[in-house]
Amino acid sequence: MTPRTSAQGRSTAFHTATTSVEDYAKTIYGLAEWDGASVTASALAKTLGVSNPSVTLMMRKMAELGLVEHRPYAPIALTDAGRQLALAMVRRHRLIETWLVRELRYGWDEVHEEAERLEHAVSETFVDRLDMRLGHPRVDPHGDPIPGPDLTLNYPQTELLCRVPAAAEVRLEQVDDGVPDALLALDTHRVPIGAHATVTATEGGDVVLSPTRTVGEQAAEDIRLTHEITHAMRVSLIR
Amino acid sequence: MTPRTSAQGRSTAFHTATTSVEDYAKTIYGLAEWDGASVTASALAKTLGVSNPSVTLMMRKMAELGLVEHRPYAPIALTDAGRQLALAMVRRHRLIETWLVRELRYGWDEVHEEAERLEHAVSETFVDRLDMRLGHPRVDPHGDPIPGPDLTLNYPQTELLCRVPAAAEVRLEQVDDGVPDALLALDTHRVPIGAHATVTATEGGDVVLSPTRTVGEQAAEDIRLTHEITHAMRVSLIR
DNA sequence: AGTATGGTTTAGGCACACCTAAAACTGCAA
DNA sequence: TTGCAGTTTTAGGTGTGCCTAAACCATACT
Repeated sequence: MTPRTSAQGRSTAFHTATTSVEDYAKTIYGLAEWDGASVTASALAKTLGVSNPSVTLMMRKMAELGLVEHRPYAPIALTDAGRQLALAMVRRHRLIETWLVRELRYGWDEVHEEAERLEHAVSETFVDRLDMRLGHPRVDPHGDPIPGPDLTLNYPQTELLCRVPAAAEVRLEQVDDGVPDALLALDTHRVPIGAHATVTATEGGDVVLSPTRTVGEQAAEDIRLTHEITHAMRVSLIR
Repeated sequence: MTPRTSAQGRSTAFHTATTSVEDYAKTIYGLAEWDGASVTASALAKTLGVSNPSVTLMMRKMAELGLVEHRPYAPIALTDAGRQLALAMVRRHRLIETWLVRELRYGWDEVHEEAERLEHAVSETFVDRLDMRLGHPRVDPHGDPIPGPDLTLNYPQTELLCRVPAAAEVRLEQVDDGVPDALLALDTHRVPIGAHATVTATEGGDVVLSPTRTVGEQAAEDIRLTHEITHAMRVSLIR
């Protein structure tokens, strides 16, 4: 493949970003953001589905590009430039997903893969026009906030579902679109973004969610969720 | 870049097609189709903007994949499989352009580059849904016919403008979206696809086009077109 | 027919991104 | 404090696609 600099018209010094570089930046950002943990080389390798040495090599390259901070054997962090690139990719991804669901009638569980490819192919112009056409949405179909044109992102006060204490009452805010099982679980039990529920039990990592019934709806059944799934959801605590 | 097999969900044996292979197939098809000439290695190299040896190597590869017929030192031709791939790419390209113009308010002179990148990133599913949303258009914004889902293509009886005899009366049918000057010329002189005109003079390859004035329109001025531009337009002869 | 001229192919290399296997480092535990 | 386990990095190698320079063939011209 050509030394492909993916989409043209990138705003600043991102001309050098290849598809891979974009993916690495986005993944580092996601790991740090979603989990709040410090990013290790092996976590990155596992998430991206590449070997450990590949990560080392890429980190050297991205450090030279000024996108990551990485001293040997130390954890990995994005620089400001790296974060900008990551946020630009997140913006692309989420706008594309919103569009696929709204206008091409994709299911919310189908959009991830498609967006994953498209986000590397579209231009800055495209993103801006799409944003305009969609009416500057602030949240994508999975409840994830969409960075604005200035790449700022206002996260609501949310918590990973797997970290919520038992007996808490919560509102479902976000689902990680990269975890099909999580989307499927919510879909089959008819639990949409914004649904209220009580966390009734926690044992061995699993969580049981009791949806609070809404006026005019039949009582939904309890849902048992594995750790992998509760790790892919974010909720806000009520009261 | 990964041995990227571009978009998933390709119908038949195209799983092996990389972005480059797709571009080669499309270009070979375009050269053979638009000009009706036999495709030489150097013509291909020039059109694709690569060196001659690169073409040789790629032809070897594509011959092994069963996409082209190519004996050393002989001209290049697509096999049936190769033509299928090319038509699939043409379909993608033209549907995407139609969509960009209709729904994202792109100018018809802006869409080519964007479509060029997107066509390698979208899935079969995406193409089908786009086709449905657009109402199964049969022609793109440049007047080029769009292959149907079965990849058949009905060309109207057209002729390259540069080959039309002087004093002929013609109807503008297609413009090659890859030639910005042609699009610009038509745009500035307000000559849309479907316009009628008389070819009033031909000298040294250049052509002068006298638009036939339509009811209620002011008489348009004559337009002088270089050979490069008349080579990028197709017309049907009236009577 | 013999040679010149051009297009075509081989030869040798580079950049990107990935891999496995082996060496090197960190930090915790005995 | 020393050793070991696990992580991280180096070393060496693959596949794709591109390049320049040099050899090759095929045809057109004298």
